[in-house]
Amino acid sequence: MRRTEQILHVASRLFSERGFHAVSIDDIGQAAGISGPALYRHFANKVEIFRGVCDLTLDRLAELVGPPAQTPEHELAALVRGQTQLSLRHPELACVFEIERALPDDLRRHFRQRQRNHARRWVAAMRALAPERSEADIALAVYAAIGLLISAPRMPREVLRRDDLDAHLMATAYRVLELAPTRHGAVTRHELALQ
Amino acid sequence: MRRTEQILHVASRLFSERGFHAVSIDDIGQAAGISGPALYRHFANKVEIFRGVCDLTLDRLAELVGPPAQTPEHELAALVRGQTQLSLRHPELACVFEIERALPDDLRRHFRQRQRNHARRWVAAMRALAPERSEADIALAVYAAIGLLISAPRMPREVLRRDDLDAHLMATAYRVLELAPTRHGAVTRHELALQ
DNA sequence: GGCGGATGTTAACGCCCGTTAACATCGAGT
DNA sequence: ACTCGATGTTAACGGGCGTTAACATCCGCC
Repeated sequence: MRRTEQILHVASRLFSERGFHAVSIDDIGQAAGISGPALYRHFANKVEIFRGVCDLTLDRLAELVGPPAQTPEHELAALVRGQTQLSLRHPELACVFEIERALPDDLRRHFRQRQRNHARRWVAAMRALAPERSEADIALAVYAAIGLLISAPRMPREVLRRDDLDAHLMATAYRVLELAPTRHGAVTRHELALQ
Repeated sequence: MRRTEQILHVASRLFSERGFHAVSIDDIGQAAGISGPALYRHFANKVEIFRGVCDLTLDRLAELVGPPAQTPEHELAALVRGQTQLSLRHPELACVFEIERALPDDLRRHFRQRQRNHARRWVAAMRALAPERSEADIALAVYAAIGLLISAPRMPREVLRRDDLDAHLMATAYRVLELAPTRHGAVTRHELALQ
């Protein structure tokens, strides 16, 4: 069991660095401290390893966001914070969102489906907070905010080296959503000063 | 010559759909109407085809943006518009920005270098428009805006199906930059109404 | 003490793919 | 008409990689 999780973690790092096809079974095995074919004791094949990484990513994201909150303000704040933390604290997982090309169709569908469900949480919160806006507007704003946050790990290193990075990104996401961060969200004093 | 350009176009489509390693030489050849090895009459090897696609993308982007403008307002408006049009009108080219994993180091450096130079145009315009902001703030805002626009081609199709999509995306990019779009930019009346 | 499942190892198979070789065609210029 | 470069074709090579087979080791359990 521990071995299985360890494999997923090293695989996520390798996949995020080089992409799916450029990482070999032997690479993953070596990074996990065993030899290539030993992986087949834990996963049926290479694609299943990638599926494990996808699920790990979305599980971690759900964990960072937490359960549905009491109010739309809290809910949206948790979503923005969780997505930001996934990008900043687990960039190797966040990068999975950009790799899902060139995979078997069923795995693509599985992954996309989970992504859609996650986006629905955003849309529901936004709908409650801005009922006057159209569904199309809200969906575009949500995907734009998520896309922005997911792009963070690929920014040049020097841009990311600052202590208030997470607060800054969260404030930017709120601007994309055309909402001011509320006092319910985990927004810092500095972040509010940016408004 | 025409053949060479045609190869680059079909290759960009295939690469954007499946990623570099999942596209074979024979795939590209077949899509171009010739057989695999015939590609070697036009390119030294597979990586050189990808380099051609990268250059094509950045050339097209530079062409969409146009030459340096007279004022920072015009310059930034051209940059925002060009980046938006690249994503919406040439998504297969825009996707190249997200593929550049798992390539020889020299090609990565070449591509990153050109990207940095492009970002410098944004930073210079921003610096002139908001001299009170720090370099770090400006750089983060620029990469966030570009990241958002580049993420557009990956959004679900139904989100992208709307006639005012480009204006909406441009307005969102301006919000990321913490600037109101000016009358110099190619912003529509509807876009301004969103402010 | 021996049995069996979990978990490794190495060797080998088979396929795919990038690349090269050897050969055809065709059209422009002398 | 002949040449020659440009541009194709098909066949073959060689390496890498996913996967499987065959075999070792260790460890809990009757």
